[in-house]
Amino acid sequence: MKRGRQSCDVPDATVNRLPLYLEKLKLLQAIGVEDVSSRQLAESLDIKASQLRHDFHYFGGFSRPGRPYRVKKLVSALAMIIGIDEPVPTVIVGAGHLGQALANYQNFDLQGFPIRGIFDINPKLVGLEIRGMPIRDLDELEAVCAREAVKIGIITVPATVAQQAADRLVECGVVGLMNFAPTDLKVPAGVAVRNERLTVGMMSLSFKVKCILQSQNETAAEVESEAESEAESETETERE
Amino acid sequence: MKRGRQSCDVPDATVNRLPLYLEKLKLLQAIGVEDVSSRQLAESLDIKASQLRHDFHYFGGFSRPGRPYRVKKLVSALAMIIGIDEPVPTVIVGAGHLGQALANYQNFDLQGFPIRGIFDINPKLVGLEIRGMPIRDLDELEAVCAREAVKIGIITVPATVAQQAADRLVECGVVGLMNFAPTDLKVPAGVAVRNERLTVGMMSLSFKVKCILQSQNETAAEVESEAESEAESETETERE
DNA sequence: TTGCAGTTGTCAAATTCATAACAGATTGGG
DNA sequence: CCCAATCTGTTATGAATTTGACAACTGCAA
Repeated sequence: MKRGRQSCDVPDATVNRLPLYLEKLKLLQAIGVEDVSSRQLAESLDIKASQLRHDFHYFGGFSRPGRPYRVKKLVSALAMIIGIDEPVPTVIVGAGHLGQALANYQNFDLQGFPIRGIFDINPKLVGLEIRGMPIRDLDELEAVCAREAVKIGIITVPATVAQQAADRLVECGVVGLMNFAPTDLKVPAGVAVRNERLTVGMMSLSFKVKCILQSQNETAAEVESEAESEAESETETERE
Repeated sequence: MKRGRQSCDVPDATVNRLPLYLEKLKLLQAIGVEDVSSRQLAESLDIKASQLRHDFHYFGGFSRPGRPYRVKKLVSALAMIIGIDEPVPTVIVGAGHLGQALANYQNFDLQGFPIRGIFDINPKLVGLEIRGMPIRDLDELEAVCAREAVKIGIITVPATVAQQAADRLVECGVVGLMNFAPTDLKVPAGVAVRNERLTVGMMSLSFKVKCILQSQNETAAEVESEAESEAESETETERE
């Protein structure tokens, strides 16, 4: 009987939607909207209102029943649930093209993930500055992680050394790994990994693309060969 | 009665696993493995063998029953299903840090998505070369898409102009969009969109991180306060 | 030849997730 | 004051996905 770990035994599907809610709500907040109903919010995200309420129900008490949500309250509640009510110190291991691009991506900072360091072993890269932050030698990883209480590590090294990077980060006390290397990482219990495999996303997309092209060809052929027969008009739509 | 679109009415959950299968199989192929059983393959991907077989069952006929899969056959079958048995011409719109990083990412080429062009409107960027390929002015988009029969567009422009970029790509006949901008795109039916929102991934990860830290604190406190009472030993593991 | 160990394809059960339905709460207007 | 309209929290239903189970098949060894 798994003891109720408060607000942590929540389906992955729900967890993956929380950031979308927060993102949209911040947008509303920015343009001065104060109240929002589940229907409005859901519609703008292209999901059902019941699903949104169901998701929120895991955490409970975002609004007095009968009244719409207060954007401000909801934003701070979600931020707390997600764990970014205070900044989550983060480092990037691997200062190749992708690592540098991510270091430049100021949204990380804005969304609560300040980059406290970017590391590489390549002497040609070490010392270069990115947005005022120097690329450091990997040897300094431990010191920086300790000093800055780093919680999340972003791995942008080649696949061959990704596991080493992961091990080292774990050793430093990092408990979350965002892995861009095309390898599966082995980590001890108590460390969360999320793989962000770019080519995997491309392939899933490609499958949809192939299906669309096929059905286009099919209907095109049909129209050409037997220009009337059945009123085949339903254009099938494929969407993520 | 939706007509059997051959191998295209497959659950999203399955579609998202196909690339993982292919990736792992290519790896096996590279190290000379010829046969692989569903159990071996599933284990290495940390899923159940029955699920893998179930997934393959949508397409059928990958192996003579009773015999394990032939890696080579499976690789080419999956490549065809995913639609990368021949290269899928791709362009990148937006040559900022991320766009450049992606243009440099040679895995795209290797996995069947050759980059046929990278575009921007910033005159300071236009003309620069990335891996021997010049950054082009956005005005050339239409010409390149037509000439190269581009199928997929990768959007790495700021959120404010992402919709414009999408519209223009769709106009060019692109049927798949990989969107890195933090905005939802509106596209006509017959175009597939996949959003790759980096901060969203970070936030999902952060949720897990927060849960881990909480439970660590909890158990630490328990151990400290009532050093024996119940043998609370099950360390809950959180994984993607 | 026969039995055995290992394998897939297939179907059914179990679990998880998404949607709908509705009771109870709140406000504003007549 | 009371009713209608709007809204959330919560529970129930339905759909999708995962997992388990097993028959049929293969190659190998005795």
